[in-house]
Amino acid sequence: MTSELPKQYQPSEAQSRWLDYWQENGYFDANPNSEKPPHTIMIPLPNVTGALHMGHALNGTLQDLITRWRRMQGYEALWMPGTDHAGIATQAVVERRMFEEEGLTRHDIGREALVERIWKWKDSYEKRILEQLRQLGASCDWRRTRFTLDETCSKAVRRTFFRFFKDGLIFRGKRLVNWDPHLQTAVANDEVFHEEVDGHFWTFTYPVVGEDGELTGDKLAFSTTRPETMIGDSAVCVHPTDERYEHLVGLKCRIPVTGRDIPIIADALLAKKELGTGCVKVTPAHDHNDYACGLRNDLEQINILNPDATINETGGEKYQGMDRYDCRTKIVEDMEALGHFVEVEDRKIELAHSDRSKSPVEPYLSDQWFVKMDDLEGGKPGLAQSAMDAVDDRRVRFFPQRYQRTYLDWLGEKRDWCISRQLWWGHQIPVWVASFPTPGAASAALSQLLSVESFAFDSTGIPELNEQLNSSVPDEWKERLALQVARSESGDFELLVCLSPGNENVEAAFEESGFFQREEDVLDTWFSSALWPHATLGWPDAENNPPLADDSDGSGPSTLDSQPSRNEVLDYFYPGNVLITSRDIITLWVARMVLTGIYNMGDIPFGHVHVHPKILDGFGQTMSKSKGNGCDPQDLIDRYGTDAVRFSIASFAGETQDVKLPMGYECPHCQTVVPQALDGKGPMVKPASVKVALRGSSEKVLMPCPKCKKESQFSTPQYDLDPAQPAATMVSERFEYGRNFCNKLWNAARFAIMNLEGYTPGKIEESDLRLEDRWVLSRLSRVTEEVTTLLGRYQFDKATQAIRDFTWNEFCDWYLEMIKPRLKDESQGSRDEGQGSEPTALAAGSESRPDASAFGSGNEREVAQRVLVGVLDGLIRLLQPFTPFICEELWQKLKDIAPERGLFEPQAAAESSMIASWPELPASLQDEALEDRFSRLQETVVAVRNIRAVYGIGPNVPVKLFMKCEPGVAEELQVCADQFENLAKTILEAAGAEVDRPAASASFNLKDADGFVPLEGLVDVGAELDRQKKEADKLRGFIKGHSGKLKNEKFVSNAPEKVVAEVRETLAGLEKQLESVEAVIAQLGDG
RNA sequence: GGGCGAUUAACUCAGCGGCUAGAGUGCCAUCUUCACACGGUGGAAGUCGCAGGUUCGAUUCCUGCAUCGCCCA
Repeated sequence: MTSELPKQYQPSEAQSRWLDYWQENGYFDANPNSEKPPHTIMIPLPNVTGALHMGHALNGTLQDLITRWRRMQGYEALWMPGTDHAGIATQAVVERRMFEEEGLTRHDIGREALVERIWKWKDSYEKRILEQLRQLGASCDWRRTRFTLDETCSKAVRRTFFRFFKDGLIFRGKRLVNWDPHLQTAVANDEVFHEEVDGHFWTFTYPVVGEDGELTGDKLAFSTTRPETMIGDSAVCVHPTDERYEHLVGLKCRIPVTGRDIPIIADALLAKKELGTGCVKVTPAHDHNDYACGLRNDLEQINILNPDATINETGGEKYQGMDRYDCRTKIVEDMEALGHFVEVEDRKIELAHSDRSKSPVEPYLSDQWFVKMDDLEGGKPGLAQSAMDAVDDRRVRFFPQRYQRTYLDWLGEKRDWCISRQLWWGHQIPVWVASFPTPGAASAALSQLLSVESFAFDSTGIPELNEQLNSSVPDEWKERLALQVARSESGDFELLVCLSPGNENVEAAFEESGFFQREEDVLDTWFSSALWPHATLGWPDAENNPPLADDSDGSGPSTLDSQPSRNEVLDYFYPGNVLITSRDIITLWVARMVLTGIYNMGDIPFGHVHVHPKILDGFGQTMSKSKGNGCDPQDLIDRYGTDAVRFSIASFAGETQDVKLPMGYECPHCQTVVPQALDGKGPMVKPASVKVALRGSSEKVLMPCPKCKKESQFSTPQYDLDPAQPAATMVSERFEYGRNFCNKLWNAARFAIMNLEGYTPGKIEESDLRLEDRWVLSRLSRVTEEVTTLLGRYQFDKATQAIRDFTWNEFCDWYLEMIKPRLKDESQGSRDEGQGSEPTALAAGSESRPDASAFGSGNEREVAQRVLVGVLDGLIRLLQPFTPFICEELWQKLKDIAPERGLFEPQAAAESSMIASWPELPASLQDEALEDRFSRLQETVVAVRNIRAVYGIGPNVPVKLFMKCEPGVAEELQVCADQFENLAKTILEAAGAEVDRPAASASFNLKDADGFVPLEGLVDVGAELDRQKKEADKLRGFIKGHSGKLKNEKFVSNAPEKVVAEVRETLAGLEKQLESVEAVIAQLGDG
């Protein structure tokens, strides 16, 4: 019998073949469907900054696993794909590359040209990202692919902004940002790096001013690294319990260089008694800690800098226009001249630098837009509270639960959400601003522009004015524009007009007006991704379904109605079921999706949040671009196969530990695996030039192999490989786990298929089942139940292990081995097989066995085939969500030979494993007593094999077995006697209470039986004696432990009865075993 | 500074108030036996981070310490 299947699973063919097949059949597509319940997962949208890395592979695998599982369970399962424009990160990477390659900055080419370049970048990386996901087997509904800047998402962003604005939840305000004076932009926290520089630490004094306004003669000493910020000081702060200064709190002191008086305050969070003089100056507009202190104590915020970091008008004649560092020198000189200088020391200072210009950033107060998170007037819950409530009352549940604390703690601060970014790549804020000397002028201008009668606002008080504004908007404009008025610094009135989407003509009129200017800032990337769960489904359009991608073949219904008048997709798929993500965006993303979902949809976006582990490198560090320690999953897919990568990844995904992945590069010339090294250390030294390349440059770097010295590129997700050069790709031993498993499964199926010739579908009767059949069905039923439960709890590691253990250690190692004789039976047709040319006394012995133990009574092969097909069918379905490609390959092969199958009643197999039903086996198949009995069989076989190994008896030399045991046990052993022969080439010679140890035999003992294997001439008495003595010692050790417990009165009286009883029982068993072993030892001694 | 998590075999990880603390890889021995050497069979390998405490009993719970990681400020 020859097999069509190769000995090893070849992943790459299967992958491309079945991916196309699934896609062509529309198996990934999800549409509103009245027959099925929906199941929705929204992808945590990857950034288009670069290719996907291992973290994405993990995230994607888990989502696909759940999606495929639910689909099989009968849900209309939607996994929504898409990508994020990722504002600052994408713009930065494009700008950087442009500068490195062409020496151009964004100011050289302008807004439009830069945005165009970023779109090109986006197109190329989006393509690569989606392809990576496809390669992973992701069963996303690709027709629905969204991008946060596409039309559908843009409408949702505009609509949400408008609603927030109209509801008074959006406001403009000042905020301290990291200002890059060189590029003149704010930079985000993660775009800032800290570096130690040589600096100075000066100590100065401020004179204290008494209540009468005169100097009291007291002085307050404090230290600073930035003396120029004195110009902007708003207070001097001491600790409230600091006795040295208690009497001064409430008085003022004078800044000698400006002559301005500032209060002396007490603040426990800012001032530290034991640090320096215990006294600090407070500059709210130029230091993050001082800013917070300023808010707590209601201090003035004095901005002293121009955008280019020169001193502004607050510096007065003396300092205005000076560079920040020149001013620093000058202030030191002046303070010294005024007699307020105390000392200076040299010091290393941690200074924040802009990652983009490499120049020091300044904390700088600038205009920003915010969304109000706090509760509303009258104590009505605000946005933050609404999202907290959803978790508090368990409408949204975290798995593992501990992560809900991160979410609740963060939201609990109810800090306003800063949504503006000084960038060009993103959703531009839809607000137009105009300045007017009076509100009346603003009213007139706007009325004229919109050709409406008039807006009746002419009051001067701004808060009242804003309320008045709302009511002054004519009805037909109420859904189209919303207004706010603010006072500019110069005292003018600023009219802020927010337009809802679809008012392009008004926008054009504003542009042409000459006095309205569109706000230049764009929205924080998280603003658009916060809307992802409903925006992607077409919200706010209630009348139409969201558009599908152009390249969709249009086959199959996309809706329930052919011409719906409502957005069925949104109705059907919202709210989603589970969000699967990593813990670092619980606050930035998860919390915000919940609050916008509640705000826009009136309902939570998902009921479950599963937080999975992070992927770390072999040194326990996060994989990151700057470290260059990332790994493109494609390398692993190419080497191990997609299924192996998915299966391994799922096995890593536990609840507590992050995933540490030791990696190496394989030299393409000599196949040496070079372990990935810590930066600059270890065998693979990364030259400095590599770091440059990793920062996003297109430059290719060649590195020599430490062994063969030949050069090659090293693969990373940070740049594209040059196809003309040999490349070292990443390898990791840990994925061999999945590869080996797939190969095992492959070969088990290969074996089955090879033995299915002549298979006929048919009903299986309970009475036809043999011990091993019942056992494997009991186990399969239990494992299926277990896997279902574990997936429901997102315990992927345990689910994977349960399946692997069943497949390998039960199905392959025992079941397949046990049915081999029955499968072979066809050609033999009789029961003599297996004994070959050795019709010895052993064979004679076998004839005395009860008839029930015989192989091949008529339909043995047929039944074995049917059970085998049924179990394999169930196993493939169980594995399909984990390893879809190999499963499909096997499913189709099995379909060729067994198109109808089933565990009891045959049925036609589903067209594809993807759309087969999730296995459900009757719990009645689970038989604990039978499994126990089976364990005894296994233990006996293992014990005999052990004896073979110890005495060097080859696997083909038959041995005899005598079992001393109770009659009931003996009977059960007789029933499976043929399996001792099959699995251990052992003839069960006798079993029963009357059995005595034959001379010169090796022995073993089980809980309820003693076994003897006569080894005429083979047994080395000395060795056997040692072996048994060792066994006896081991038993005595356990007995000592157990009896010790029982002798301890406190244990007997305090421990639960059940535990005490168990110990007693175990002890009795151990003593019996020891007795047997001692008897053997005695005989050996005699013998 | 606050919070969360981790520390168990050479490596990567499970586990648990009481069973002889497990798995995969690696290692040793052996077998190219008709599904699979990406395999079979057998085996060796652990002071459960350190110090206390609670308990009849702690690797498991508590406290402190050390080390590592992550998030937030």
